[in-house]
Amino acid sequence: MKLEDIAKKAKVSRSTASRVINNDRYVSADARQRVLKVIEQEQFEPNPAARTLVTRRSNIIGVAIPQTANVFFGDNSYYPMLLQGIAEAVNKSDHAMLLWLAESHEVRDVFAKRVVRHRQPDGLILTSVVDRDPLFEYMVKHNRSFVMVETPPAYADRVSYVTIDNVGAAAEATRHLIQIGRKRIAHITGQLTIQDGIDRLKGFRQTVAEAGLLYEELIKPGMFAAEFGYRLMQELIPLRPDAVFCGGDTAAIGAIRAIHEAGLRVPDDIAVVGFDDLDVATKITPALTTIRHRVMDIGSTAARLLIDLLDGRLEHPHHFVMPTELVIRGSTGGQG
Amino acid sequence: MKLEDIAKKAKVSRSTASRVINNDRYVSADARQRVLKVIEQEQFEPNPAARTLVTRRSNIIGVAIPQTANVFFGDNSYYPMLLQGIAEAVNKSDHAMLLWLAESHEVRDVFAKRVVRHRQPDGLILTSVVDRDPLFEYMVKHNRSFVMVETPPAYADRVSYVTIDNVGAAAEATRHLIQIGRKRIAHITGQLTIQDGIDRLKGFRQTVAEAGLLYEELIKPGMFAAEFGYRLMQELIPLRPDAVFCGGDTAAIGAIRAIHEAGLRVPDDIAVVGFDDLDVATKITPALTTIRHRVMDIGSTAARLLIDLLDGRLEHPHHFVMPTELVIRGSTGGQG
DNA sequence: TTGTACGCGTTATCAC
DNA sequence: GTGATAACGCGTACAA
Repeated sequence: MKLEDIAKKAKVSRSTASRVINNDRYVSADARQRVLKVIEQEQFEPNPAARTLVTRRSNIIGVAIPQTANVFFGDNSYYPMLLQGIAEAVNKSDHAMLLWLAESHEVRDVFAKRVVRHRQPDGLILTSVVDRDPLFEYMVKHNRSFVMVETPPAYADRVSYVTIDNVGAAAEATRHLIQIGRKRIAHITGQLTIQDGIDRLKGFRQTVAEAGLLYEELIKPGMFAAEFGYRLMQELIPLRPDAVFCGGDTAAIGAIRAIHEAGLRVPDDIAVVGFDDLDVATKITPALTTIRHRVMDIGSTAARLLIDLLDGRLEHPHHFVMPTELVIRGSTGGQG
Repeated sequence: MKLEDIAKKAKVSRSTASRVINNDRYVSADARQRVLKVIEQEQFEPNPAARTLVTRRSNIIGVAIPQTANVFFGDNSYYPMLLQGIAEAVNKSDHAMLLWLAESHEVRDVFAKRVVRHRQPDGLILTSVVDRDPLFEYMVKHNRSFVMVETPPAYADRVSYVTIDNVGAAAEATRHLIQIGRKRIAHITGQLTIQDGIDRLKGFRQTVAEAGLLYEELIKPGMFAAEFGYRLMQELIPLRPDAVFCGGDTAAIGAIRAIHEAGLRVPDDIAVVGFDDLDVATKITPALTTIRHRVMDIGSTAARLLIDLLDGRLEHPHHFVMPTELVIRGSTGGQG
């Protein structure tokens, strides 16, 4: 069944049938009626390839996730939530989502090449972009449409992105630790090749510095994974911190395990704050004080942004800063 | 840059250029050389839409995940692992993956319609198919290419799928509980609208029946989610079971929580066995005895199967049964 | 308001 | 081996 057949059955030309489908104004009510009826009874859907060929739009947006080990699966629900958010926006605007996942330990170059080569999607949502990321560099250089879900590591002024105020949120978390009277506050950072990690460190450092509590030896460069939290906390314990702010919840979980194994108590001996408010934050004992941000909203905002950009409804570059919120729980002496 | 331009630069006709790209035998070494060189220096990629239009193949496979709440994200890494497996197979055969996620509480009908309407993918991978699933019914009825990652709820003889031996694995888990001397073995089932849940119940029931230990009141219909494990275990405790086999690890986690809250010990008072060997299985205390199956392998096998089916390399219908393994841990008195 | 005719970038089918 | 040329199914400028 093709458009031609629909037109024939509705006794109009193919052009008119096409106009009906594309909501063109210049169609008589009568003709429109007839065409719609035939479309309905034939369950007709236009061939997307033919359509793409002429309109140069596939209505597909791509999502690239370049690092999956320990992040995509494992104890971290960040990407699933992000995808869920993207899916909602994508559905709403009648698009589809093409998903690119890096293989377990694929080098970024190979992954980038694969994503770039396929030219199906109209635009891309980029996640976990690192400094000198080949995929990112390529997209910028070739002027291809994309948005990011974090602050970009470079070219921030000519890239569109959705992010949260990492510096501010980290500062808020740190202030909270200061307010409950902690004096030796450690920081296990997130990945410092990703802007999120860098900004959180910045917010932390500023805040402790202002309070006269900056101790460089209490800052440990880590990653968004439980093992790092665990191992780095073990290194920190001999330095006698009374609080630790972790760049991510999973790292915080690892840190708490290390603290408990050392025979210390949370929060009495060491208070712990995480970041992200993942599901696990409430599943451990004590429940984790953390920074909440709605990952799903970030995803749907990013998708909407990309589509608006593609449709010319929004100017490029465009930035969104999504709100965060400090959630106080047992790990810093709150309830739960 | 289109094929025409490449041909011109290489001083051949468009046909010959096309032949080179599609590895046609009838091209002189000389011509091939020239074309390849131009393609290389121009970084040329054929327009996928044009190609799809004529070949009727998009080299895209779709993945439909109709239930996301409490499953896609949350404490369950099943889908992410599945996607990762699919991605690997899809990459290897130079395809792409289109992901369809249901909205939070979207009814199956709406979701099915959305997935079916878009005709981009050549075939679909269906997950979490329930009895009378509209998407499933549609695919079967309209003879569209798809494979499932569980045993289908119907038409098993004319549907291609990848699954595990749920009956056998559940029997093995149950036998293990019997072997360690348990007499009152309960079962919190998985979702009984999904074949996996039904088959696991079947394996359980057969095994306890053979041992003369079947007590219907100890069988609780549940779902693959922690809340269900928790609540149903609370109902079970007054019935004094000395073991419980849960249809999924997350339910088992909930069950353990209920047991602990009742002041009982695992495994001393009640031994617990899960199913799936999710990440969380080793993250709780005591670590969970469970049935392991490589979800990633299921994903990649399913994708490979679908592509082989589409390419005519395999006959439809085709079934794969992937291996499982009982992993004994602390929750039934093993190590850890 | 409607229809004709052309073009989108490929692959497939022919002759040569 | 190679090169015209006809599809593939649709959108749209232009003419009517």
